[in-house]
Amino acid sequence: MSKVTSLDVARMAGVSQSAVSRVFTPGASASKATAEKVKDAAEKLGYRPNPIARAMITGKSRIIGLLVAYLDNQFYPVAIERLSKALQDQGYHILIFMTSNDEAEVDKVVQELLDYRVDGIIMASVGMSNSLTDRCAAAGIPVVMFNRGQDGSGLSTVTSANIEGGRKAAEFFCAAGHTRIAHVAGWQGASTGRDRRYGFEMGLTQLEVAPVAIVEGMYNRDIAAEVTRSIMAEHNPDAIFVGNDHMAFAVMDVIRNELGLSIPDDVSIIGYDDVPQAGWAAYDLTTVRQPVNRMVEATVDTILGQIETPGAPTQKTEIEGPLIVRGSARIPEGWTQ
Amino acid sequence: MSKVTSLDVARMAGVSQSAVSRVFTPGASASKATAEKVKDAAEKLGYRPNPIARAMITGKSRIIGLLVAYLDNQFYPVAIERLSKALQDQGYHILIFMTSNDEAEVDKVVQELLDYRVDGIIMASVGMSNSLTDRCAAAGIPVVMFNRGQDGSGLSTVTSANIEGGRKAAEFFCAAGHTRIAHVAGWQGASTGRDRRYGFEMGLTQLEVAPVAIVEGMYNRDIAAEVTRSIMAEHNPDAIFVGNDHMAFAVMDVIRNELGLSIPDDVSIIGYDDVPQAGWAAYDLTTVRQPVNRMVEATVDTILGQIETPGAPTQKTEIEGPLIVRGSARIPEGWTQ
DNA sequence: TAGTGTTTTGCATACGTATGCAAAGGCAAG
DNA sequence: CTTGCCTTTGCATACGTATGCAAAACACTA
Repeated sequence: MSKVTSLDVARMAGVSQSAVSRVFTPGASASKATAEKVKDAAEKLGYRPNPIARAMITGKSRIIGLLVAYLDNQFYPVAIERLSKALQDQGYHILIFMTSNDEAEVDKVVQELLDYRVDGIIMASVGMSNSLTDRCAAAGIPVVMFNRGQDGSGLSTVTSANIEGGRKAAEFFCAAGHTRIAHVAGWQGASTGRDRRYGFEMGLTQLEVAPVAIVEGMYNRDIAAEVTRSIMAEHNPDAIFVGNDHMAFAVMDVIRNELGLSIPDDVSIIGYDDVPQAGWAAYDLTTVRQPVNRMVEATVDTILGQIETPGAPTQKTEIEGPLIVRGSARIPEGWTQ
Repeated sequence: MSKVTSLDVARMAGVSQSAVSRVFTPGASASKATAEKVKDAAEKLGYRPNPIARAMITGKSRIIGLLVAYLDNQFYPVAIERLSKALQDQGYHILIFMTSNDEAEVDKVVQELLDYRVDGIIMASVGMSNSLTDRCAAAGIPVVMFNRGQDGSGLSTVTSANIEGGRKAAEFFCAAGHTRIAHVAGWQGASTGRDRRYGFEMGLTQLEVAPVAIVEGMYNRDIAAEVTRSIMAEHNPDAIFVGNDHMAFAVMDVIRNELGLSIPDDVSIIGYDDVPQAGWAAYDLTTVRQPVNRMVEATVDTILGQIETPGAPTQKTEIEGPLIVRGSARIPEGWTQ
C-alpha cells in the first residue's frame, strides 16, 4: 500500500518532516549527510512525494491542459504525440480534453482546467472567448494557441507561415501553366483557413490570374467532397488548392473515383500540412508542409517560458514550411526550388 | 483572481465552512434554505470548489490515466476521442501519456500515475509488467486494458473477438476460391496479433487450405511494406490477410504502386479494424470491423464500475465485429452474409 | 578562544476542503 | 408540554506537503 508519507520517512531517518521535504525539493538547502539518510529511508519505505499535496501548497500542479478539436485530421494525433513526449520529458503531465469548436463548450472545459490549477493551457486548433482569455490572464495561467491565431487576444500563438504557404501553392500552379484554378478553403472561422486563402488569392492576383472558384470546405471531409462535386460540375478547374490534406484526400477520391479523372493529368491538387498519409503512394500528395517538430518545439518553449517567468511577454511564432513536391500536381518545367 | 475559497462563501452566506462544503458535495445533508443562500453567495463570488484540495481529502482525483503507444494507427485517435468524451460526460478527466511498448518506460509512467492518485488506468494497446499490476492492485487502482489481452494478469480487458475475426477472413478468402493465401500478421507480442493469426490459421485448417506464407509485420507500416515485397516475390500469393488496416494500406501501396498489380483482380486484401480511411475510395478496404463505440462503452463501464465498487471482480469483455465487405477482396459468388 | 558569517535544521503554520461527532433544531405522537 | 426521532449545523481535525522564521550547528578568521 503506497500510504507512506514524508513523516514516516522522517521518523525512520531520524530527522524532521521539513528535512525530508527539502531533500525532495530541488533548490532547497539540505546537508549531504541528511540527504543521504533521507534518500535511504525513502528508498526502503518506497516513499514518493505526493504531487497533489505538493500542488496544494505551491499552487503549481505540473499539469498542462491540452484542448483538441479534431482527431480525424491526422495532423493532430501526430502533434499531440510530439507535444506529449516533449512535455513529459520536462516533467509535465497532460490533461487532455476533446471539445468541439463551440464557444460555450470550450469555455466550460477551460473553466474546469482553471479549477484544476493547471500550470498552462495549450489549445490545438480551438478558439477561446475573450472573457475567458481575461480569466486566464487574471489567474496567471499562460495560454498558447497551437496552429491557430487569435487576433487581439494577446495570447501566444504558434503557427506555420500560412499566408506564405498559400502563395507558394498559387505560384506552383501558375508556373505549371494552370489557368482554371480553384480553392477548397478551410473553415473561415479559423485564422489558418483565412490566411491560406488570403495568401493563395494574393499570389494569384500578383500573377494576374483569377480563380474560377473559391468555396469553403470547413475542414470537413464530407463537405469538401460535396463542394468538389459542385466545383467540378460548374467550373471544371484544372487545379485545386485544398485547405488541408485531410480535405485534399476527399477531393482526390471524388475526382478519381467518382468522376474518373486523372490526377495530375486532368486536375492538379495541392494540399496543406504534409500529414504522413500525404506521402503514401495511394495519394502521393503535393502539399505545403507544416513543420510539426518545430511547431511543437516552439509551443513547448513558449509555454514553459511563460510558466517559469510569470509576466513574460506573449510570443507569436510563425514557422515557414516548404512546398513538398510529389505527384498530385503538375510539375512546372525546369522547377528546381 | 480566482482565490475565493469555501470560507469566503461561508462568511458571505452567514454559515459555516462545513455547510458550504456540504452544499457542493452530492449526497451530503443540507437544508433547502442554506443551499439556496450558499449557492447565491458562491455565484456572486465566483466560487468553484478546488478539485486539488478535494482530492487531498477524499483520495479521489476524478482523473483517469490513459496510456497509448501508437497514434499513427488511426484506430487509436478515434478511440481516444470517444473515450475522452465518454469520461468527460461522467465528470472524469484524462491524464494522457504517450509511451513505447518498452516495459521499463511503461512502468515508469504508471508509477507516475500512481503518484497522482488517479482513480483508474486505461491502457490502450500497451502491456504492463506483473510487478506493476500487483502494485496497482495494492493501491486499489483499477486497470483496464483496451484492445489488448494480458494472460494471467487478472486485469480487466476489452477486446474484439479477434480469433473469430481471423477466422472470418479465412472463410471469406476460401469461399472466393483463393488458394495461395498469405498473412502479414500483427506483432506477436500482443494478444491481438496472436489471436487474429490463430483464428486465421485455424479457419484455413478447417477448410483444409494451407497458407503459403505467414510473416510478422509488427503493426509497423515500413516493416509491413518490406515483408510484402518478400512475400510477393517468393510466394506470389493471390490473397493476403493483414493484421490491421494501418499495415494493410502499406501492403496495398506496395502491390499497386510498386508492383503494378491490381486489387482485387491479382491480389485480394483483407484488413482489420475498419478505421475511417478503410472506407475512403482510394483504398476501399474489405476489413473486419472493431466496433469502437461498443468497445469504448465497455471500457468506460468497466472502469467506472470498478472505481465505484472497489473489490468488484475484473471483467474480460469480448465484442464481436462484422466483416465489412468492400472492394479490396474478391467477393465469393452468392455471398449474402 | 572568541567572533563573525553561512548553512542547516526544526517548529509551526498554511493550503482548501471533507467529515466524524455532538449539539441544536424541527416535527409528530403521546 | 414532554418524549423521541430525524435532519441540519458548527466545531474541530485531518489530508501530505512546503516554507518563513529563529535557533542551532558549522566554518573560518583573527
